[in-house]
Amino acid sequence: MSQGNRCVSIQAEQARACTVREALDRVGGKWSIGILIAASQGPIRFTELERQVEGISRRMLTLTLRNLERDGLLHRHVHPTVPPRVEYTATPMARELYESLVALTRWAERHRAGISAARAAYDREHGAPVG
Amino acid sequence: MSQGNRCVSIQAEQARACTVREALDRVGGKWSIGILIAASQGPIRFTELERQVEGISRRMLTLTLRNLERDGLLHRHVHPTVPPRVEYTATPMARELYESLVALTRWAERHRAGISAARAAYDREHGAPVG
DNA sequence: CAGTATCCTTCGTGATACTG
DNA sequence: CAGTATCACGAAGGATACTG
Repeated sequence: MSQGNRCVSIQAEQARACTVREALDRVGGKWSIGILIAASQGPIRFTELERQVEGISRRMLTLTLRNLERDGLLHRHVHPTVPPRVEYTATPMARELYESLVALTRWAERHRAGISAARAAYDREHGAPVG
Repeated sequence: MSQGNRCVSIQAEQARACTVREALDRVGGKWSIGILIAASQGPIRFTELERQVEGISRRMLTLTLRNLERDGLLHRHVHPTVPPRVEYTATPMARELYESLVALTRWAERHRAGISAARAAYDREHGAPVG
């Protein structure tokens, strides 16, 4: 949810880094991905999200929803009923993003073990956390 | 650089979200991508990184390097000379990650305009920042 | 139901001085 | 050169009471 990546006055290769950051800044928050995935299955209501995205607080759900809506990744539809009924849906842009995230997912799956091993090795050689 | 995504006790679809987060947590920091890309070109020294990754402080460079090394994304080679000479190289695992990030990059390029438009529209309808 | 408003804590980051 | 140590600050995130 951080801003401030304006991508100015950097040379060649770091420009690419900046473009990647642009994309990551849209999903870098602690809850964005979970919400996006839940909303990609079809329209979903506020309270349903609160249940499906485990551990999220009401405040963070609202904030993250607003940001995703602002970036055009979620569409918010308010039914004028009482009690209110609000449904969130992933936009086509968000669905494309999700496709792109699959590549990342596969990377994580491939290297889950390797990373754990690397961490364990590192923590053994240097000071382990709490030790 | 945040931890705390243990991926436990969540149902079906949110498990996928968690896997994505696993990957993103490795590159979610403000500087990780820039460093990774610089180090993917070949061995690079501390001071060179400090120059190439614009705006980074000495402290954050050290911290980010340590984390990337710990996760097995960077290899650190110390030449036993005086003055010291330390070179960082992206591991094969990191190179694969970079490939995966290209999908994200293309998404960002495709939708850069769309996102700006969405933001402008949102800020116009609701309260714009400073207004 | 779908949020706001408020308060509080922790984390990430920056600036800078010091060192093997 | 390649770091470490300290201090400080703002933003991200959490808990929860209140409301149209």
